[in-house]
Amino acid sequence: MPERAQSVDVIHAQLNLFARRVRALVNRLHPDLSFVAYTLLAHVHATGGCRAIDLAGYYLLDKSTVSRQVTDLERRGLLDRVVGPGRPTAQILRVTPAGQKKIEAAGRQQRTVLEERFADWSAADLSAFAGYLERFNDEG
Amino acid sequence: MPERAQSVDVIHAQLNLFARRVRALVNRLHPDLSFVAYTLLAHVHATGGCRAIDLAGYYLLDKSTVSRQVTDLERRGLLDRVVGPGRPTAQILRVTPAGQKKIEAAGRQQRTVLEERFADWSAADLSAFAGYLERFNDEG
DNA sequence: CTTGCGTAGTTGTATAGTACAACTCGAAGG
DNA sequence: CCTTCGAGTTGTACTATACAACTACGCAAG
Repeated sequence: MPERAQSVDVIHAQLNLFARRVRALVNRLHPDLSFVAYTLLAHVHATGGCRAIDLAGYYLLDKSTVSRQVTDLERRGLLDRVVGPGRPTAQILRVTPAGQKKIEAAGRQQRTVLEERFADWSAADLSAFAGYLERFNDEG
Repeated sequence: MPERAQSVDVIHAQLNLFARRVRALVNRLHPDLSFVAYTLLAHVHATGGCRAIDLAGYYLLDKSTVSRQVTDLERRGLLDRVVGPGRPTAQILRVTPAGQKKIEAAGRQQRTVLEERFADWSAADLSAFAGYLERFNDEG
């Protein structure tokens, strides 16, 4: 088996484990804001406001799933909707101040866990790993 | 913000996206063998036989969850159980020939998708990325 | 205008994955 | 013997999710 194929194989195996563990880990970390809810909220935050359908596209989710998640986040006061200027049928989602606090707290917590985990990695390795992850995701 | 913290930040953001997408991708890939079922089966295969509780530990799942998944895999003929010699209360799980076929087919399919995705990566980058993933997972 | 299409979103319904707690079953040791 | 322990199963409930059917609104073609 050529070298490339071997690497792909390892990546394949590790991805499965990885995806499972990250999800489980994050859900344990802050039970009041689920993995999914957090990621959606964080994306709205990162984009500075987007539509529900953008979230669906980004995370490969059905729009109904996003609709329910957003409804829940709004009900909890972490998100609000404004009618987009010019595009009346499109609601622009925005993170509320309460939502920002929540994101920051959850993010801090998660980063703390990650920092521990990476304690013995060199700065160069860390930055390389981050680069590879970005590259992989961007190409998707 | 120091360089390390920045990298951790990027990794943190990418991990969320990554975990979500991989799961969605894999589930679409072979609807007859779910992401979870596949990973459990693959682990039993990789270890050459293990107990249900080992799976739970490895994937951070509750034993009840594993119990149901295993029951389902057994019902479908992909897995069987043998009573462990000496430890009567422990069932050793083993992949059946049919299960092996399934794993291989699903694995082939997933690798094909991954190979496409990595088409423009150099062998060195691929191998480095694989190494980082392994390292990250091993430390968990 | 008005009809019909397209986009964004919601709701009905069904299913998988998961956790937690209560239980069973058999071993091993005092 | 009785207790405790480890592995597993079952009851129950909840979350995330998909798919399909529906609503609401604007826009363009007639």
